[in-house]
Amino acid sequence: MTVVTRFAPSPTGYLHIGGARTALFNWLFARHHGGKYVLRVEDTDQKRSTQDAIDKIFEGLSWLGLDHDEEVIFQSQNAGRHAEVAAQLLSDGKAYKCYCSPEELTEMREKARENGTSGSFYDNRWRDRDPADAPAGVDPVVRIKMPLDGDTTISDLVQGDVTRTNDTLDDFVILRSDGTPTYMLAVVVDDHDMKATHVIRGDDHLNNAFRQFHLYQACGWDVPEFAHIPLIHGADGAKMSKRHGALGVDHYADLGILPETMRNYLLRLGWSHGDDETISTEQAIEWFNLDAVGRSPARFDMDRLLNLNSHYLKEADPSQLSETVLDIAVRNSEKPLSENARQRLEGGISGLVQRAKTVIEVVDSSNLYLYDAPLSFNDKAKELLADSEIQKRISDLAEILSGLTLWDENTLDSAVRAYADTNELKLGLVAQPLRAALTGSNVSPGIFEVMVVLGRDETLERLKLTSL
RNA sequence: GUCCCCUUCGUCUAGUGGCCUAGGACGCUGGCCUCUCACGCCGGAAACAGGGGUUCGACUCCCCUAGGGGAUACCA
Repeated sequence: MTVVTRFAPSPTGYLHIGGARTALFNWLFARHHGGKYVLRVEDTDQKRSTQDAIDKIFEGLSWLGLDHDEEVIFQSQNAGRHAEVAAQLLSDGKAYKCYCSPEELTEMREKARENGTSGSFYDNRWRDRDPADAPAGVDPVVRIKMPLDGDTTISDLVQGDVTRTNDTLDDFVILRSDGTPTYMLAVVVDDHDMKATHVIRGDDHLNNAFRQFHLYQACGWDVPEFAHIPLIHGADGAKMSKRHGALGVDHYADLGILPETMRNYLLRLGWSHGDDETISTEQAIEWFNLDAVGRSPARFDMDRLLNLNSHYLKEADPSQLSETVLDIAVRNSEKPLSENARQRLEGGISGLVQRAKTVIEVVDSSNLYLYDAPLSFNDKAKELLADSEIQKRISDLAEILSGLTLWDENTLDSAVRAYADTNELKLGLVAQPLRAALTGSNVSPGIFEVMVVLGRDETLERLKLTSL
C-alpha cells in the first residue's frame, strides 16, 4: 500500500508558520515512504474563501519547495459527491433529518453548559422522531447518529492511544439546510476518495478525529492513520493566530530567510533526531518519522531561525545568491549600479555572507561593491577621516599602493604593514582609516580582501577622493 | 463549565528504569584570535512543575494537584 498524505489548508488567509510545518511533515512523510503528497483546498465555506488566499498559499508552498503530486483538489467541487454520501447514510438509517430552529439549538447549548456534564449539547430530539412531524417550510439539516454509549479509542501515531467516552459525542451536522456539506463530512469523504493513508494535521483536530472515526464507520470505510502534531505557539504561549505573531511565510522570505533555513527550522520544531541541528532536506527525507515527533507545543524563536539562516547563507551557491542580491538592490536603489557590480559582488560575496544573518543584510553590506565612487560615509567614517593626520596616512598609502605591480592580498598586506612599521603605527591605525576611505564605514570584510575585490583602479580612486 | 492534550535550562530539544553529579543547540556571558565587524576556538551561568506511590534504583512507570494549551458551530 502506498502512502498518501495530504495538506488541506482552508483558503481564508495566508500560509502561516504552523500550516507550513504541517505541510512540511506531510511532504516529508510521503517522500520518506516514496508515497504521494497531495494538496487539497478546503473551500467548503465559499463565503470565507478567496482566490487571493489560494494564490498566497500556493506561493508560500512553492517558496518552501514542497512540490505536490497530482492535481490540486478543490473540496467545493466535490459537493455533489458529499451530498450523495449523506443521502446514502440517510437511507441506511445512519443519519437523519433535524428540523431544529437556531433558537432551539441555542437553548440546548445553554442547558448543556449549565448542567456541565458533557461536551455535547444536542439532545437528539429528532433522532427517532417520526419524519411526519416535520414542520412545514423548514429546510432540515442532516445529522449523523453517533453511538450512545461505550467509548472510542484513537490510536494516534503521535499522541498514542486517546480514549473518549461516546456520550461526549453528539449527533453532529453533516449536511447544512442548504444542502452543502460541512467540513466534517467533506474531509472524511475526500480523504477516503483520495485514498489518504495518513492524516497528519494540527493537534487542534484531535477532537474532530473521534467524530470522523464514526463517520468512517457509518460509511463502512477504513479509517486512515491519524497523527496529530502539536501546535506552534506564539511567544506568549498561545496558539498562533494573526494576533499572536503568526506571520505568513512570505514575510520571512521578505526578511531574507532562505527556504532551506525555514525547512530545517520547522523540522526541528517538534521533531528531533538525536542532537542533530542542521539537517539537509535530503537527510530529513531519509530520517523523518512520526515516532520522533514530540507531543508538546513549541514556541517560535526568531534567534534560532536567524542563526540557522546564517548557516545556510554560507552554504548557498555564491553566484545564485549574487543574482538574488543584485535583483533586490536594483529594486531598492535609485542609484545606478557600477558596471563592475556583478563581478565585484561575486568576488566579495563570501566575505559578506560571513557577517550576515539574512539576505537583506547581505544586500545592505554589498553597497560597497555595487556602486562606484564617490560613496557615502557613515558618521564613524566621517569622524575618522576628518583628522589631518589620518588624511596624511591615506595619501601616503595611495602613493605606495599605486606603485605596486602585483595586486593581491599578500602583496597589499605586506605593503600596508611595512608602512605601519616604518611609522611605528599599529596596523589598526592604518587599516581603519583605509576601511573608512574605501567602504565609507567602520565595519567591513577584511580590508585587503576589499581592495582586491574592488580592484586597483577603484581602490585608488576612492583613496584619492577621500585624501583631498 | 465539560472533554481532550501537554509539562527537562529563557527558547528548541536529547533522554524510553541504573550510562544522568541530566547532554546538545540558540540566546546570554568570561576569554582567546584579530585591521573593524563577524566567523572560529576555549570556558561559564542556566532545567527534570509540586506531592504521593511502584521499584534495590526514577527525568524515565502509576495516581493526585497545579499550571499551560486545544476543542466545544448549519467555520475549517
